[in-house]
Amino acid sequence: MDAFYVSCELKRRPELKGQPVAVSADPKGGKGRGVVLSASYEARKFGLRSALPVSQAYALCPSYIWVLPDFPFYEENSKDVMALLTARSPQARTFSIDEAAYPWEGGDPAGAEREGRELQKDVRERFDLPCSIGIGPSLTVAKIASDRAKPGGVVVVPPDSVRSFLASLPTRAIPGIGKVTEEELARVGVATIGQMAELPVERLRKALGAMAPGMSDLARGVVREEPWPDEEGPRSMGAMSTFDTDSSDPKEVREEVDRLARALAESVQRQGRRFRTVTLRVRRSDFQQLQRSRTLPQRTENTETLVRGALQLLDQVLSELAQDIRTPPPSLEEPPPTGPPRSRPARWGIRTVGVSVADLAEGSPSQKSLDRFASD
DNA sequence: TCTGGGGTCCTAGGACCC
DNA sequence: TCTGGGGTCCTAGGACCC
Repeated sequence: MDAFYVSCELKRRPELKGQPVAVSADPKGGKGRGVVLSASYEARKFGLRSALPVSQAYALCPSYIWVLPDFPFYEENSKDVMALLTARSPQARTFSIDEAAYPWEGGDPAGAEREGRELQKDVRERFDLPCSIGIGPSLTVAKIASDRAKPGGVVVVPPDSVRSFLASLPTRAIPGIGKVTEEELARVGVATIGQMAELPVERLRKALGAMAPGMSDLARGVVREEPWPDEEGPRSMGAMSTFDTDSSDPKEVREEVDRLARALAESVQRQGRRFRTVTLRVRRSDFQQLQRSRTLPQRTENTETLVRGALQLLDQVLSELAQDIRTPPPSLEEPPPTGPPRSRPARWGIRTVGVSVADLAEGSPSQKSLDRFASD
């Protein structure tokens, strides 16, 4: 989907069409905290894009129209579009809220393009939403093609054109290659996918690790057989939140973790799932992230187990943060303590806390009967 | 210049087992 | 007194995606 969140908003606020609109946090005159989630193509002309801090968005375009996100609404729209795809193929799969695919059985590229245009028109007419379509011999090629098709296009890459289609693109165009890996590749002289195709796999391994063989094949246009993904439930679920101002108050942080853990337990239960691993994440003011996790002997869906687990992990992290205070960096001269310090001013600050659960499985009927058994 | 909230997958080390 | 080679599981961190 193209600029998906913004496109959903424009559906219900058509008067904003053609304007620089972004779904984002409140920029608060340049002092807001948070990022742009989705920017209209008009807003992109000013440099707005997703993940851009709102303070910078405001600096680039003070008059941009911001709309707070409404995820349930985007979820509804996503499901509508998905239903359309499923009607075309039972093998249709979603990969995120704004991406989906179904298998292309190969054959005539011109016919594929016609089918793509038809689908695109269908989505626009029924749901008033723009999308781009990529068609190719593997999911990865199709995804890269759809990126090149944006906005509003259809790009078909026949199997025998994969290598030439990719050759001139930057390595970053491959999903899975981000800023860091792009730099690693640049260090061995690889900037484009064409250059990647020229390098022996063993030299690529240094920059790409386990990804090297797959990426090398892709770059050389070798299409691997890949099993069509199964429909599976999520592997983990979580909830996180960022304080309006960084907190160094253990009580405030504990309350937030407690709240998140309860909300998470509820959504895990709503989905009929059970978990075995609890993870607590803390982002410090300096953006360094700490993560502590614990695996339980058995899966459970119990709220109190999740809450207790998260709070214990938090206590661990808090005491580690306190340790950091007691052993300060080779410091500026510390004023000698005069008398017993009543409350030592905290030197740490917490920006974000998050709780998540993993090792998920469906709550099995047999387990439920065991529970009943146990409570008898 | 300042960086949200939801996820997936990979790496590396250590405990533990045979 | 010094100890191989194989495996699994758990934990922490990090890159990446939308």
